[in-house]
Amino acid sequence: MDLSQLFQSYETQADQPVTLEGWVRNHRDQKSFGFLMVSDGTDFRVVQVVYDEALPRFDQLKKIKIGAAVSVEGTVVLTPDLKQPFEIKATSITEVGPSLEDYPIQPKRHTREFLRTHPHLRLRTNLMTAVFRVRSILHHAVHRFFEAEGFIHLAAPIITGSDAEGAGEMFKVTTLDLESVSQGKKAVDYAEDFFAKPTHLTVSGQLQAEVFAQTFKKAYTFGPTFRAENSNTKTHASEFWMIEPEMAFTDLAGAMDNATKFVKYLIEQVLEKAPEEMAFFNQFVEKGLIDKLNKVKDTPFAVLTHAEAIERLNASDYSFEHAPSADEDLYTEHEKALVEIMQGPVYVTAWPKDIKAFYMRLNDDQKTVAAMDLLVPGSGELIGGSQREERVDQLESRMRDFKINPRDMEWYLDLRRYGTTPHAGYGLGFDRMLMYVTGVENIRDVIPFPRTPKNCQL
RNA sequence: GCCUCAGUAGCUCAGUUGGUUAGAGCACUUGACUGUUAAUCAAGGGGUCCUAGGUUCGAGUCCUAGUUGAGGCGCCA
Repeated sequence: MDLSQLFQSYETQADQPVTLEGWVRNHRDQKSFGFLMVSDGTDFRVVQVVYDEALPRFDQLKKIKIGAAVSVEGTVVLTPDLKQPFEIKATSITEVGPSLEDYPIQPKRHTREFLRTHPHLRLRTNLMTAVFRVRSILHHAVHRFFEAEGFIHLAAPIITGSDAEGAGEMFKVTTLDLESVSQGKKAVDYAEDFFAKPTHLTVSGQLQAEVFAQTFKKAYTFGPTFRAENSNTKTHASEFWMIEPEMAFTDLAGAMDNATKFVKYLIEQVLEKAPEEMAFFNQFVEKGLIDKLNKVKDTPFAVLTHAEAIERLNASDYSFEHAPSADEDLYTEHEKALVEIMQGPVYVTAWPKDIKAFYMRLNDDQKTVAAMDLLVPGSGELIGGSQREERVDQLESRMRDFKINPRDMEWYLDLRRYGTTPHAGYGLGFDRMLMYVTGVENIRDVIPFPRTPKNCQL
């Protein structure tokens, strides 16, 4: 029986026989009896198994090591006066797979840094089981939301031939022999490469999602993206997951409405479907987390234009290393101050055109673009989005400003030539969303096998 | 990529102005204990002090380079 089932039905199972399988998290033995704390992964909670000297091979049972896999037969005993509501009085314990005394995960606090050096074993801790169950719940919730909203899902390609995505440094994809290339015997000839052209790992599925949106009206991608930036921060990874919806016949306000509804739905789902895990985060990771999330779920998000945000910052009591400027991007220190001033998530819209991407729609003032960032406490920029430039002349002009050759993206211009529509979309960092709802402050601890500069374990 | 800090037992860390045989808690092993729950108590085993080079009578400690990790900044999701 799965522990998750048992935790739902233990009251009606009193004194009934059960069989459980799982791994030993902790073991306390005394002279004539002992306690095994067993986790089977189907529930955040562990079950206490009691055994005594009446069992066969009692002396062997006392030597079971932490980490061992066991199969337990016993009866359910209700224990309303103890820390746990019930326990298992064992009638038989089989050590399916023994452990060893040098098992690295001890029943004590470990640092996150140490756990990262054991990516294959760190899951067997309370924190990691909680994080990755919530990650899975959140993943399913993403698809449920967009299906209910009438979106079609597309898997954007992971290998891309577009060299104008402009979202950061890219990993090269090649079958060329790097050893001989590095010896400099000849110039690299991409005609000889696998795709007969330079190719890279994707940095965004947005452009492909736009293609789908111009047929299906509402489309989204949800998949891995790759950035070869040498970023060393707790909110950046080289491989991460992103959700990118695109909506035809929709303006920036429509995209923001969708994004707000999406974020609130994800919060609601996590609180509903992972109460044990969320209580754990609330107690041990971020005090007040659940109150914070409930408040975010129930109150509208603030909206400021970039110019208004700069004014607010300059009028505040904060002192900044870089003075906020109407022509410049917000620095991290500005973002942090802004979410404190507004006491929650805040959209910043109408960004200066020169600091944003070429495809963002130029506003009537000719100075700003219809872009939006959603800033949240702790995870920084959770969402970045915009209304896309749908006017072909404007788009070509913007491409030239950004030194992009329009001939390289004829297909993108075609979407404007043949039945263009006002359309908008955004990208939400899935891993950052997970950080936000769990309170875990480092992205390396919410990705199963994180990839960061100089780190690609397992 | 830039700046700062750190690397000592399996883990978390202490180690004074450079000075004898490098310590503690937890973990582990053995023993005690009839209800523990990060159990407790007693004893025991366990060290390439990140690597290489240098200064010195003497280096865990000082210097140089490298390496790994963390934090901050930049880039962004």
